Amino acid sequence: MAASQAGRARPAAQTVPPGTQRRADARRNIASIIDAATSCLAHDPDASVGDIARAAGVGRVTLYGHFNGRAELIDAVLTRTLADADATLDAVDTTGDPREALTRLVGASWRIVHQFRSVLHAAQRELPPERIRAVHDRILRRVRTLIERGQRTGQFRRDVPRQWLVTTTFSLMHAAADDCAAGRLRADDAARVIAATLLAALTPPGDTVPAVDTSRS
Amino acid sequence: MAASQAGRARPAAQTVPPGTQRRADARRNIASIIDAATSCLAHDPDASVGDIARAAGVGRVTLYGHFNGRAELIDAVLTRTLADADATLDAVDTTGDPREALTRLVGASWRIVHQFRSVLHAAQRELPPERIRAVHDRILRRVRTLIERGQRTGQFRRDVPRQWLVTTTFSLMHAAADDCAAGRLRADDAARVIAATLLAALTPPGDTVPAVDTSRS
DNA sequence: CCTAACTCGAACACCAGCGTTCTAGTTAGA
DNA sequence: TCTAACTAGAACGCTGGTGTTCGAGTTAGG
Repeated sequence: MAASQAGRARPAAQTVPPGTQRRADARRNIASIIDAATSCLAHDPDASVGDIARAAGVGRVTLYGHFNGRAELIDAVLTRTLADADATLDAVDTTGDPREALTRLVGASWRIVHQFRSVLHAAQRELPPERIRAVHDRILRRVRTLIERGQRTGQFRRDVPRQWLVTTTFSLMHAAADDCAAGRLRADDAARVIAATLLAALTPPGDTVPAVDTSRS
Repeated sequence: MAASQAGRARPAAQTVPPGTQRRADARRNIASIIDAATSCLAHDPDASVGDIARAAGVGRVTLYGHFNGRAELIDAVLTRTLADADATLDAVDTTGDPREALTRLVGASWRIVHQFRSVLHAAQRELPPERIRAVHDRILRRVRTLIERGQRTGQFRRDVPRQWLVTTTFSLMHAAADDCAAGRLRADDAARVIAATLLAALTPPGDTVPAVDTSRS
């Protein structure tokens, strides 16, 4: 046990004196640990803490000085990854025609999903589903909002739960990432294919399935 | 090492004298081990070999007498599960209108996917992807064939790789199973919702999205 | 420049699951 | 009925990862 005490909260890693800044080298190390963890986990979801420390050019002890164990480390990696992703998606224009907006969103998300799929897999082994969900919150909300707007304009179907349409969106992107990793789908084809399928899936019964706009990157 | 010898193949579990039958009690035990493993893994993908043996009402040693370790056991479970599934799907009529046929297929597959999702998860941790793929072969082929037929009749799209349409089918079912397990989708709604989304996703650009036939179970 | 913050590596205890071995007992089935 | 097949269960050693401790060294930064 890290804490031999009974109740209390995290007794853990280097306690940060309230209101104080960490020392510069410490901050630098934390950053390289998260970097290393990200790339290690991307290559092997089972990478051990030792592997990660080594890849970060840091002692294992130092790592434990900053993170209360594997789970907390992975949580940090996942959190940063999704924060970065969210920032990237901020640059995407989600106004205008909902179908085009969704296509743009897929185009931008795709790369990220593809790149970090193994990180997600690692996280799924280590963290509870609610946590994974929580970390995705902002992105989830983004997609939900766009879908909602498309439903209001009548371009997206309303005969199934909205939540399901969100799930469909994520599901297709992750499936594409997996297929891609398995060599069953060409990476440079993925965005187009996902968008085409997704737009069709969202089309209300009775309406016509739109052709894909292949002009955009 | 199970084999202290150098080369040679599996030195492992009770060698079956060629052409001979196992003794009745042995066969019975093997069956209950696989049964127990299936239900244990369905409840917890990380269930240990010890847990499974206990659940099967069998000694751990006996289990090792029949399976060369956890991986082989899980392989057996997965294999049997998919063989059963395949048998069930044999009863489904996949002739006639491809859209209706696919709807029937989804209706029948859905229950299975939902029920055994955790078994799959366990297998994904233990077995290499190619193996998982191989075990799915017959079912995969079944879906592929149906989609191919729908493409020939012009009811399913041809502007994306066929493989991707197969992936889409599986992806949506598994996503529904997960959503269901997380309480985000009602189990009794799932089949309808999957079918509706999938049929739309498969519709060729320019065509009209069909309404779901809610009459069937 | 001096101290507190931080780092290092090796060593250690620990734990859980795996797979094996041994001895003894039970049971199928010719 | 008699033997070979099978089973039980406890004990053991192994492996691999986790988290902690120690003592000594380095470095940031007031």
